[in-house]
Amino acid sequence: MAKKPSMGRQKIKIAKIEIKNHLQVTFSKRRSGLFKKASELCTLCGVEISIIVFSPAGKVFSFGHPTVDSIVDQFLSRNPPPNSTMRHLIDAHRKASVQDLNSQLTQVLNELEAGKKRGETLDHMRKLASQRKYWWEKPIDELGLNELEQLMDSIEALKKNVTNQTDKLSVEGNVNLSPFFSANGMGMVDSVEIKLYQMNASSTTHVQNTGYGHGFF
Amino acid sequence: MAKKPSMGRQKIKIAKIEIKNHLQVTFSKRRSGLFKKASELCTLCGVEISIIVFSPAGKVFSFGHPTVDSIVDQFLSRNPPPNSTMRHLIDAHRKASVQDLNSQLTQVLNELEAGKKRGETLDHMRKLASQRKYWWEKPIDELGLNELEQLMDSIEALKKNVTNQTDKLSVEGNVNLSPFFSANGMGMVDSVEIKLYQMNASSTTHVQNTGYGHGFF
DNA sequence: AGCTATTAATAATT
DNA sequence: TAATTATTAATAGCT
Repeated sequence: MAKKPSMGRQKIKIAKIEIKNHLQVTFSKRRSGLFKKASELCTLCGVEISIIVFSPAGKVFSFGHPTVDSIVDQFLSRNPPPNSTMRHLIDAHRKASVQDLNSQLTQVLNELEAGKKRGETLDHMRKLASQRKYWWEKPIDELGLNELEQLMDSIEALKKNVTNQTDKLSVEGNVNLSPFFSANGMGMVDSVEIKLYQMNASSTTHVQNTGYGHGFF
Repeated sequence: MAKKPSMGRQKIKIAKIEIKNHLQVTFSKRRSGLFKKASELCTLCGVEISIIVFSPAGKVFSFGHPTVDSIVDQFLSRNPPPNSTMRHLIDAHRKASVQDLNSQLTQVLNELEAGKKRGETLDHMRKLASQRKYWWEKPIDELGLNELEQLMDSIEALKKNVTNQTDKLSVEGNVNLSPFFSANGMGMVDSVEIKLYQMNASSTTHVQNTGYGHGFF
């Protein structure tokens, strides 16, 4: 009998794959292909790479050499999200939109956290704080980590005080300068599976699959 | 005359390329190849991807769909970096009720307004301001008008600065604020070239090259 | 930056 | 999912 030869690879259009099953397979194959390319680029050129992939269902796959976190940290410190965080903060200020500001502040806090992780200690911050003058008079693009943390701290402290003393204050009228407090909360943490991606020697490259079970999405 | 036929692609070992010039070319080619693969994966499977590449000299190349920042944000919120202090602040911030806080702050600000009308001068406030340390740590019922005015002034000043910066931004087109959070304090920002990577339709995918001049590194 | 000869990736199929 | 294979896509070596 004549074997039915595979018709081999076929040219495809680069457009959203609709057949679900097909999509799954393609995603899996191409994702690993992408990670492989990345790892090759790492070893060939000695560069540091981080890849984060979110599947439609929100599962996370990541590749990092030496580590996703280290590279993200560098990126954040080097590229203070001008387009998203800062830009939106500014726009929000202009529009005086409380909701926008709140969500942006949340992002700022996230960035702050990343910055702290880089090694700033609270004590050190306090020292610097005691020396400050009118740092808020500086152009915003000269504000550094410490200044921002001071601002956040002062706001947080005030917030707590305000919260504790609500009853004692009398209510009247409304002013439009209360944008620095928010109320969106979410973000559960999933389980994390860590596998070492195949690379030469013993360099430290991480491939993470943050998801559950076996589904691709 | 017989043309000299290219010897075509040759198999290479995946190991650090030593010839500098060669390395440069390979890096450039493979980097764009990697980004292309990523963009294809985006459209084919409808996933979100972020790639950050640091060259040995520290130059940054990034790919993001829809945006590096958005994906990094998601990643950070999913993989919370370990820092208790900051974490608590953030949690508190997230749990807070907007309406509660807003009304509370409004109250405080109303008191402020009333106090101002009663005749406190800005100059006097400034004097006190130069002496203050951690006044925000005091219970709120111990906060005087001066302290409250200081807070409001600082917020107003920040607001103005932000607003002023906005104009510059819209003029310059390519936004690139200097480090919002800089680890080493230095770190003026380089020029940023933002190009839309070739993708179907008008989806928002960004390829950034944060570097200077033409050097690949 | 362009050009091929090859290698590497992968779409269809088992 | 894991192979196999026929093709397409990427790219190493040169100009």
